[in-house]
Amino acid sequence: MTALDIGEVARRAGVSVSALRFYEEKGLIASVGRRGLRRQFGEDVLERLQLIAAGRAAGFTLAEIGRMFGADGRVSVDRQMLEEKAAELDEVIAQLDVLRTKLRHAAACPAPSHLECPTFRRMLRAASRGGGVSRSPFGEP
Amino acid sequence: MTALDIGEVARRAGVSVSALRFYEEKGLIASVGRRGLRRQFGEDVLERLQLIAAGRAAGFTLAEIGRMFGADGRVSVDRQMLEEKAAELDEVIAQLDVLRTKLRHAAACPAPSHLECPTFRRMLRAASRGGGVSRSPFGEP
DNA sequence: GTGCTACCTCAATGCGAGTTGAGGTCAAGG
DNA sequence: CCTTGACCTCAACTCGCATTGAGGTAGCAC
Repeated sequence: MTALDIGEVARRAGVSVSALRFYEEKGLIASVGRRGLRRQFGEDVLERLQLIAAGRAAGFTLAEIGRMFGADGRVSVDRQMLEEKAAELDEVIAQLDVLRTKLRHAAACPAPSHLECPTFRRMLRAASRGGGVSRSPFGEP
Repeated sequence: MTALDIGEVARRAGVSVSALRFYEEKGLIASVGRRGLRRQFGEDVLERLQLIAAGRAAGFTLAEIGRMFGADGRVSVDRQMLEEKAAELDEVIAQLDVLRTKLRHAAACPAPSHLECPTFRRMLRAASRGGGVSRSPFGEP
């Protein structure tokens, strides 16, 4: 397995070196060892970083993301918990899908001002009721 | 025009009183004056707060949202900006779908490591077809 | 062996988005 | 009159997520 220096991982994943060390410290990723002082990462860390980015963009905290999968690549043994997380993810995805649709509507809306557009107004009402996506769907830390 | 106490605005908008003061300080909302010490808000602030909530749900920062309101208080949401956010959501949703697939599989699969499981690999490929995302799906770091 | 560069640790700092707490003001009601 | 409750200011604090800086090291190129 090709081992990657932290800088290489950073470059390939579009994540800063300091963020990678931070993620390792938090147990979200793991190096496969050291070469001298230098951490060496397996290529699989790149996929993991994509998942972390996705989770973050969806409003999950790093702690929550960390609870979905351990740093070692093996997911927790608690299958029921995993299924629960997946179900929560279903909900988040559905919410984001709705939001996306509405954004796209608003972007395409021909009304001179968004506030005059019924679609836009509906979206505002929905956003302020549902509370929004960034409200964490997971339990507290 | 009916003037609202901050507590009333908070109750009606589902936003905390402290957040309202914070938003005022940041120039995202404005009171119409004071009655004694008390800020008085016009009812139009409620619409404004809906807009703020929607923006937050879509991943805009308060500063970005502030920039959407012109200096005169006029709302000018850039349609291109909305389309860009929608496109970002496309990517986020696709990646979350991958994450969900991973979790669900891990919950169901008896294989010791899911990298060894051909079923899983097939699912992953199907879920992530269309190209990988290597950067943060949201804007500038 | 000297330099260069990319790495290392650890502590401090910054930012976004608020919340909390101390101490104060006002209007209404008992 | 006195209390209660809703508001006020201002500063400090929290939390998540990193970045920055100081001081140190490994390995390669010359």
